[in-house]
Amino acid sequence: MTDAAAPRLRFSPSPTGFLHVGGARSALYNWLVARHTGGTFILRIEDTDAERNREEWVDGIYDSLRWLGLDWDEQYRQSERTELYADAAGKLFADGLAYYCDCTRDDVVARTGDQNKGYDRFCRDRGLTQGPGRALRFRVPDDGAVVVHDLVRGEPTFEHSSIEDFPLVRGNGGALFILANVVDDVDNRVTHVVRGEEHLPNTPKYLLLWRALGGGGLPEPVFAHLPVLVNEKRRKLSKRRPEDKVELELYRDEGYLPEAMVNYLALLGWGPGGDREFLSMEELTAEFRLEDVNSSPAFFDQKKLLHFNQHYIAALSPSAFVEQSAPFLDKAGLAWERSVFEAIAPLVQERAHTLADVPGMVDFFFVEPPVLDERDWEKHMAKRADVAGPILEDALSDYGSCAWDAAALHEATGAIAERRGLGLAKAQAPIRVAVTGKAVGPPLFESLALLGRERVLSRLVAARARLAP
RNA sequence: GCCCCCAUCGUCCAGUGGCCUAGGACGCCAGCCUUUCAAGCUGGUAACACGGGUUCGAAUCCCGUUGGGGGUGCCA
Repeated sequence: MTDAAAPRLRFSPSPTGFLHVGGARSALYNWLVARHTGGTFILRIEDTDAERNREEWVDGIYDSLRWLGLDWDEQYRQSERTELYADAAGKLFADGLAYYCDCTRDDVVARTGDQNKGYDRFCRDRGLTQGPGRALRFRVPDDGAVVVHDLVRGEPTFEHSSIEDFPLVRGNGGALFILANVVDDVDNRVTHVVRGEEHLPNTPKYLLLWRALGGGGLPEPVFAHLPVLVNEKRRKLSKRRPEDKVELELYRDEGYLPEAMVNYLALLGWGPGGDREFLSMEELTAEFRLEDVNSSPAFFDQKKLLHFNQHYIAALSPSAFVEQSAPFLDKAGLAWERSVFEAIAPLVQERAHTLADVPGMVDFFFVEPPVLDERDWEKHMAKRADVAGPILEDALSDYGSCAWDAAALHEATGAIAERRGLGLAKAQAPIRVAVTGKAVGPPLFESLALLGRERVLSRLVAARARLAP
């Protein structure tokens, strides 16, 4: 199905945590290009650092990717490919392109007197052979420069003299990121390397290594270094700052829709041109181009994400809304009835910004007595007992005899308001607090109608008793 | 310090030499609607970092300055 000329892209997360929103954005862009071009999307788990990887993170990455709707065509795990890296390392050493080194970090710093200076090439010509505690380093050519061909950044150029003899293999024999990454890209015949800008400084090393390895006789991949995602302080989003909220599954658990997340993420560093903002996965796939990606950092704005989410929730079909809300109602511990929720759902759907908002809007249907918000009680009942009391009395008697549907209740309440010289907005407040426990919620009369006369009256009685014991 | 990247409203995106007295969206403010809260509608707020060039003409091209960011691990 995919011919030799078709693009091959990979998303290669390291399972040192759950999927990061920045990682999700990279995955999305890779996927979009692959699907747009009829190419191949590869998922490669880069778990070469055994001490920092955990199996649950790997599963978390699979789950998050599937949640977003990003399916992959091929899958690899670096921990299962260690011979490949060992072979490459052996070849590099045999060819004199790399050398063994037994310097520790402290040794180097002691010699250079500078934490940030990099390796001083001390072992370059010591003729060390492979052995415990000896790392393999790449011998960077003294003269020349590497030019990176980057679809979003042009052609950043790095002088060889500014690149240290970087390590490829640890003293314990394990391959480092750069080695495994390049060996796999060659082996996987990757044509486009699309990743975060933080990898740009690695790219000259990547290219040097790629060429040293012969690149499998294939053309060099073309790069696209995406702008970093930053927080309000313009710092790269970090897993170490909880307020950055970078873990994708946090959003899933808080009731964000994957289509909202995908749409929002796509717009961080790219725009379809013109004034459109809401795009389906199909439209994104058709219109996305790496050449149009911006090069400046993008602020991950949770407020705007929320707006997208509200839009997508409102766009759900009524039944889909019920379906998607169900897990959130369950999680809130509500003994909810489907028929009741279905009846009120449309009025809740247009108010919810996340699915996690839903339980709090409908809990009064399923909890007896309703959970009372003390502040709302204070404000609308206790402090205004002189008006709340009579309204409750009126409601108790009028609701006892009027027809039981939203229109009749509306009318009856309007009559009470008029009788007490109040606007409907003011008059309904005590009734709402008495019946739902809160001052805000879905439209009152529909709610009352659905709740039934008996439960409404008993709640009014309870409120009256609490107001004037 | 060194290497590299970046620079349009507070934020995201549009703009690729004249259509720009710079457009859309989020946010914020105001009004309308309204049974609460939302939603919706209408209007408002607010930007081409600075300085030099190039050009008949620059937000758009070039150089510099300033500012911001990323990297600088035997992490990825």
